[in-house]
Amino acid sequence: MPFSSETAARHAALPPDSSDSALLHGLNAEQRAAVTFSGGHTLVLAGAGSGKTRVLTTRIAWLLQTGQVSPGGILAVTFTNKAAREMTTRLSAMLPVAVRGMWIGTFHGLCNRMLRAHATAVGLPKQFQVLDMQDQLSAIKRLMKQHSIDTELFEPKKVQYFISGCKEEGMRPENVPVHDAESRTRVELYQLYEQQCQREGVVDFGELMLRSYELLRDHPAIRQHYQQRFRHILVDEFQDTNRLQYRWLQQLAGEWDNGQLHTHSSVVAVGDDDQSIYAFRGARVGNMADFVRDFRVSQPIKLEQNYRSYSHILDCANALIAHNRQRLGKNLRTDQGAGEPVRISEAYNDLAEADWISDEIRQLLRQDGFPHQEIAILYRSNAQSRALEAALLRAKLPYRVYGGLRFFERAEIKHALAYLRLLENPWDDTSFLRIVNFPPRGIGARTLEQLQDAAAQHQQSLHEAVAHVPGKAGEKLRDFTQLLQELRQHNQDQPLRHTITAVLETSGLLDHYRAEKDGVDRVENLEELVNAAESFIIQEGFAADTTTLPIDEQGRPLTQSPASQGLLPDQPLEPDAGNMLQDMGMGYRLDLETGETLSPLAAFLTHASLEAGDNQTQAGQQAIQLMTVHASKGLEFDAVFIAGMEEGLFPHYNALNDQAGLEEERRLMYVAITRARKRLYISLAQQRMLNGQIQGNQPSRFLDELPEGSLKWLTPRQRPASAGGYSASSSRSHDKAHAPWREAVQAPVPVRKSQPEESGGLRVRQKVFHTKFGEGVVQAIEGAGNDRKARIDFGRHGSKLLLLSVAKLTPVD
DNA sequence: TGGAGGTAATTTTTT
DNA sequence: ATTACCTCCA
Repeated sequence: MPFSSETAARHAALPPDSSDSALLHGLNAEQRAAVTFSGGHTLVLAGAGSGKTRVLTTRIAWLLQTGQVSPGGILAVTFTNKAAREMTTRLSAMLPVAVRGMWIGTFHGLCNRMLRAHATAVGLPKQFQVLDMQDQLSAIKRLMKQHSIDTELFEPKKVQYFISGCKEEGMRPENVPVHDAESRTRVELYQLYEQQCQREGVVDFGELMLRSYELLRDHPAIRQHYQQRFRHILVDEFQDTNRLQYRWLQQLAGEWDNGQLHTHSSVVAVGDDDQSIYAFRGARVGNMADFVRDFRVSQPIKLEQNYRSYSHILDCANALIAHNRQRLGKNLRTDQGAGEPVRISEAYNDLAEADWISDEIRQLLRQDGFPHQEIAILYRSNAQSRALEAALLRAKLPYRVYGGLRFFERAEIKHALAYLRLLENPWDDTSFLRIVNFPPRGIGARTLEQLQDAAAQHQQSLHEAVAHVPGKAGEKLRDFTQLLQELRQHNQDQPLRHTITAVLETSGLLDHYRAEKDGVDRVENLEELVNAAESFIIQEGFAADTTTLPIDEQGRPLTQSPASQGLLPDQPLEPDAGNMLQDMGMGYRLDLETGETLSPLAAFLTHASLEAGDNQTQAGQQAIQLMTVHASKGLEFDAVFIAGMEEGLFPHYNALNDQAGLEEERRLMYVAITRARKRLYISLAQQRMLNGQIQGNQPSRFLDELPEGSLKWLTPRQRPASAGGYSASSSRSHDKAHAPWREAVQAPVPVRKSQPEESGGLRVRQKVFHTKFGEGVVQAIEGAGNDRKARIDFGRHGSKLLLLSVAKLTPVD
């Protein structure tokens, strides 16, 4: 009955005259084109600072406002929870009505949601749990141990990487090509791992994606249900999608026949190939070109107007990125003035560099009145933060470093979660092993070996196998399972807050940390866990438990199987508070097929895996922001410092060899530059401490790719490395006398010169030939006299430290 | 069982 | 320089 009004609704609300909507005010022509695009699919090439998020959210609001789609017909995919949250927040600020029924989330979050709804169809238990990377690794280690696989030959980390890689390529074990004994073992491991996960009722991140893809691929009815439901699909950061994610989108977009897409839906992919910096973890920029071809995009929309930076900064970005060959092509422009030129400073070493930065920051704060949190220091690798932090500390400047452990990754939190998981799912052996002896209860390695043997022998989970362990050891194990059993029983249908509190107390976790001398923080974190659970419950609408009836995504009773449902009719949206809260949820509550609701605990545990929490809550607002360039993507600051502009650091050694790697480094630099609104500073050091060794570095080639007219060198400019044979000594001694590093408080650095010219014919980055290892590239030279060594990367043979007085090396070229 | 001491590795990272 | 991880011993 309710389904017939749908067509009427869509015809009634005609795409109106685009000019009269308040939503479109203040948008430029390109943005407007992207927002109001209709008729098929398009790719939006959104340059840095071009208002991408605004376009995405405005488009959704526009589609809804003009009645082209009901909330249930929207699917918006992002990569990070942060981005998804931002989209949701902005959208609800834009729309007078609640955003109920829309699917906005990360790829993995949405896959999770889909798998929950079709748990039976994909062969997963309803309360399946999600492994994060830590869990996955320990599961793999356990598996390898059980099968006595040499962890020297097969490093667990690499096995993990291999398995994740396979899944990202959409390959099950049977699809992975086998060449030799080694690859066969790896595939067998993959297979065993899958069996183990299935047995334990857990899935890893890759599995969420892959299984969700297979669900769509193998179940036409379900696939078509979603195809009909999601009339408008929007994808953020499209340049970061991997192969599997692309195929997942293809399944949702419509039916494919001979490479031809048949669909009524519209896909808008938004991305920037120049900001593709995640190839190393499987991102395929090529998906952009594929999208244009497969989805018949006639004319990608380019957002080239930048609203962020002054033009000197933008000129640098444009000039730099123009050196890349693999580009779709795009040039940012701005209406803002030229601004200050980009300042570049070369220091004697990393400590002097850090001091220079903190001096400049002091000026920015005092003279220019920049707020602390509007100043960022970006670097290529985390190791660089040490010297910077030390300098800021000395200068008494408050700072905040991004990228430490996140809340749900902290050991004490993982321990507490492991208890909770075992309440929900006793077969979860990873969690079992994590806490069986934590806090210590006298269950040692010996006992656990016995237990694991028994489990293997009886084909049982650890908690079942406890029954087979004899003697005192067995009793201790049974005490442990007894403890869990009691917790489980006493907390049946209790509010989550109670359950967690009970677990923390009864398990002895709290007591354990209370007794520890440095346990205060951990106790606080555990208490915070209770709060986190509480706000999750409210957010997801578990608190206002209005219904346990099977309902669909829009809150209506579910009377038909999903397959038979079409797009649901528009429904007046009541903007009451209770619904608003539910609207924000990720739909943890129901199984579409059975109508069963997921327990709040199981939902919370999934949430904990899927969203590891903020990188850091501390430090307040008044702090300088320190982070890697990768972490800075998507952010912007009034003033940005890019530290360590040296060959080998930025671009990084490991990328110097191949063109693709170098281009990714260049894109990384492009991202760094485009973070800055008003001021940009770039610094480099002639020497720096790296891995406990002092290393000499040359200025980065990227410096030569910036336009002179937009730069202001604060220290004498070195002759470009590419011009060959630069005179190190003259400019360096000069530099020494003028650079502001002089007051650096530091032990005099024993300058072991490792200049290219003086290394017995060997230089960093030089190609050499070794009789045994073949061709390699010199990465670093260290030591002196007979002890002189070179670290050389031999590619397939790995990186070796060779004694130059012994090694038979021939320079190549 | 747990602490001490030795060894090897150290780009970037979200879900 | 730092740190994670592992072996060995009390």
